[in-house]
Amino acid sequence: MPRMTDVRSLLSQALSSALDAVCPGHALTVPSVSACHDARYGDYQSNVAMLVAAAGNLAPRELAASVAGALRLEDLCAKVEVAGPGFINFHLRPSRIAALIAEMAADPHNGIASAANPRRIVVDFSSPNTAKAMHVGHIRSTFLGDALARFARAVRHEVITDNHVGDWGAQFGMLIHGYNTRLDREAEKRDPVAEFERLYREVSQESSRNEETREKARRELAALHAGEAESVEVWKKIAELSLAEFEKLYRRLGVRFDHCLGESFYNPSLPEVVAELRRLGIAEESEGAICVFFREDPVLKDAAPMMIRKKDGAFLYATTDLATLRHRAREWRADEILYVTDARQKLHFQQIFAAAEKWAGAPGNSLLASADARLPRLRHIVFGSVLGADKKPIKTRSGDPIKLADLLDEAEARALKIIEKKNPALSAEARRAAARVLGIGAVKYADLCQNRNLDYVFDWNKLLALQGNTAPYLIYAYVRIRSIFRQGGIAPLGQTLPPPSVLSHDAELALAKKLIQFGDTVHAVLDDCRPHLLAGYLYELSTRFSRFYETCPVLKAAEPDRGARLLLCDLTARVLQRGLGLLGIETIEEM
RNA sequence: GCGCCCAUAGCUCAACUGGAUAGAGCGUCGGUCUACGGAACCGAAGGUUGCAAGUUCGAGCCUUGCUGGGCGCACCA
Repeated sequence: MPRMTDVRSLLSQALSSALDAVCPGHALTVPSVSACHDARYGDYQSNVAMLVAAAGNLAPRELAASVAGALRLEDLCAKVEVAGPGFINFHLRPSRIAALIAEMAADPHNGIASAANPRRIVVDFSSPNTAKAMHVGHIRSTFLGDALARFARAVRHEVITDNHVGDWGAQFGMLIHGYNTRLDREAEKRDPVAEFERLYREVSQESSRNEETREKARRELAALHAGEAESVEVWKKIAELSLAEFEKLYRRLGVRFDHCLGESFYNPSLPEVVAELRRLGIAEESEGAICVFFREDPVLKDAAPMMIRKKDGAFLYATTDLATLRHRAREWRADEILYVTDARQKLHFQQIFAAAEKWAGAPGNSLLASADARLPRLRHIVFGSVLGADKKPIKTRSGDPIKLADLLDEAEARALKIIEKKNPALSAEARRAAARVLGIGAVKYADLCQNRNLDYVFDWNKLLALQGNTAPYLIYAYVRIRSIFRQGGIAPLGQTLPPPSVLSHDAELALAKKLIQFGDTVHAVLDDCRPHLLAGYLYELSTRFSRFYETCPVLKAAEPDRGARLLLCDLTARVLQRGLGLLGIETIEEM
């Protein structure tokens, strides 16, 4: 069901009734209308005539001409014409564009319409492992998940963000053993996670050579599983200190979670989940393990089954994910769940989703809150890897993953250097603030401006570049607008400005036409969870603003141009700020 | 072996999900040049969309087969 802005829905409705009149009985329900990619053709276009003509064996151009003739759009369009193989092109009246701009400026949502069917959406993202530092491998999930949550909230879905941290697993045997026998308290105080990594590395290396160490680690793991107080205490401490470190990074990134229910939270329910799946005939024993087979699935039947309990009785990733799904479906009543994890987990989630279908379909299941409840829509939001200049997954020179904290430090340091060179007049405090926003914004934007399912090459020079599709370019456009307002002594953003009575200059109209597509673009992002569509939009908006800025003086213009241009500037700034905000990127007033 | 993803200008990426003459940035060449912030703007050159068929009014996008690359496939997460 397509959502449309006022313009698009008006045109679509008009086309629909014209089509009914000209060609009764046609099968098309909602004529599609899209913005023209090329201004030569007009502002909006529709291909309905070609679709209906093809279905009814008619001549497309003739049908288009009679549909266009039956349209009553004189007040909205200056011109409607048939072109090419049968397109109907619409040219909006400048006066209507001005009216739409005024409307958008007065709208607290700036033209972002509410979702047609608001849902409760759980966004599962970031998910670092405790006792390990967050690194580049976490940035895409974190940025994407946070951005998608922001987009969903912007169209008034109810959003629950959940950080499914990896705080359980076999590695804790070694960690606890290491913690008890060789902890460096000073190091723990300085950088607890780094110390945990050291402990794990040492014990792990030693146990590959030393049977005794291996045995001690195994005993610690058993003690933890058995809930022995001493072991649990150490485990808790490791988790708490790790989460506190993560929280520092999230604060720095402006990322927020409603919940942080890690793997351990679901631990107590795993035996019960496995038992239920066996009872319902969904899981079965195979070679001593408990597995779910997908024999009826044309794709999954050839892959290995999904194991939910090992031969030794231990549970797995899949088990936890099923328990987690149950909690979200039954307790949270989620309508939809987004799993923002990398593409390598595709098969895993296919299996989880297929198992969930079976589970939800089984009478007496505990997955859903009630018999008439439906399984949430489950979507795996896949993304590619971050590559270094050598086109291999990015690493430090020593081969370790780059720590997120180091990455952000470097981003800010590089941004600061550029700002110092470009604008030495700025106060030290303003420079630091700008460096933070630009540095972190640049890293986020570089990630979010590209199609998520592709790998991308991480390149400092490109992401901090001042030209091209980058955060600095967009923020610069914003800063220039704010500077106009400072010069003119009209400081606050979003103040009440008189509606534009005229938009006559080409650059004004081009900018205005882009502005009124903002809400549509936000919805398009959510259709396929692709924030790069909005990034592309913001970049185009900025280039149109730059062109406008070159050719249309604002403060020096005479009325009524001055007022109209001020409003265009103000609305552009607000759309840039709001749009960047959806991507999790801040703006600054000076740079 | 089976499955998934990818291949677009020299490089890094787009292309509103089947629409019109495939667009940007970088790099190259050339313009604007006392500017409401030049961290900008304008222009030129650059393409058989990996190859080959097919589907239809119309294909970078859908189908099939190749080639080349990445990833995943039973006791890790």
